[in-house]
Amino acid sequence: MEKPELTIILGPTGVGKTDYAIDLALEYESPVISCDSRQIFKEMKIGTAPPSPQQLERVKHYFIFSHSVTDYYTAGRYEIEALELLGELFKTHKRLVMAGGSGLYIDALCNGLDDFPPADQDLRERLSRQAETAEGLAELAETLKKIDPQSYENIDLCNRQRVVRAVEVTMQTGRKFSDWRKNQKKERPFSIRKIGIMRDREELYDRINRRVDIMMDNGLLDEVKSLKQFEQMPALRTVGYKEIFDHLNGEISLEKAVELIKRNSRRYAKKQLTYWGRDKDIEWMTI
RNA sequence: GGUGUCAUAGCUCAGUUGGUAGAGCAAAGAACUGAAAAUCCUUGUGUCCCCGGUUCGAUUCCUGGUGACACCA
Repeated sequence: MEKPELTIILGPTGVGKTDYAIDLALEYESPVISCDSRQIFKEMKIGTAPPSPQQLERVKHYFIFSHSVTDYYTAGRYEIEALELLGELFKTHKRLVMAGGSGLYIDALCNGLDDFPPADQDLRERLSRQAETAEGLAELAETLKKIDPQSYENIDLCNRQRVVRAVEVTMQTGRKFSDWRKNQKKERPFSIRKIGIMRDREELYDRINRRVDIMMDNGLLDEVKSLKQFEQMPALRTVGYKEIFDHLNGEISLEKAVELIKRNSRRYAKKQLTYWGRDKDIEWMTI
């Protein structure tokens, strides 16, 4: 029997994935399964540029506003939940449409992550605090050299999160981080087609800049104010939110915050393109 | 109309006692396995306004243009 097919619409922020995916979903008689690490949060409705109420009306969406910023959401959890959902949906659909801009989440779904146990939050917090200073980070790197020399060789030792992660997993499980890393592509019970949407860089940046102004008109400032209590949650470390928190904390003017949101959104788009540059399975199309 | 000041990177500006130039911001490129809109690394992109002159050599000094700004009419 022929495998069912998953079509993934990906591309940089602001390129127009949402509209494209909805049109394709209508054609395929499929819902849209989102693959976006921020639009998943129900408390964030403006700054993450999620589908509009009208768009959500047209096609059933999954993983939009489905979780809370108080959850500790991760790519690993997404892999499990999305696979389970796809299993259910493929019972009644031959083709499904997925859309999103989170490269790691897409990779987790397509290829799978290795089977690390869930992170020990207390340990992570302790190690992260140590890594905040340059000396602390250097110490942590030395620790890594002792307990997992191979990771010490391979990991970017300037990157706090990577060093913390390798030490954390090794200490927590008593097994080296490098041993956990199998880099094995997991088999999926469906075939995958990745379509990348692209625009001329200048046009893309222009769309992003204008979209930020629209977000401000739609009340982004008030939305961020209402989420002040969650400022420290990973979910709120997001372009469009962190800059306004800086403003609310008296560090920068509102005007400056808006300018930084535009710049950081542009940089995010560029980073997404770099991330996908090495994925040879993507069929690119310019609109 | 007259006088003066200025003209250098995409932007704001430094600088070269004459040997073709550098900061900030913007930007470009790279990495990426449970924080990924996160985290991290690298990189200066240039008819020095234009035509002449002096000079071995002019972005720099000098004539003359052009443009901007200021003041005086």
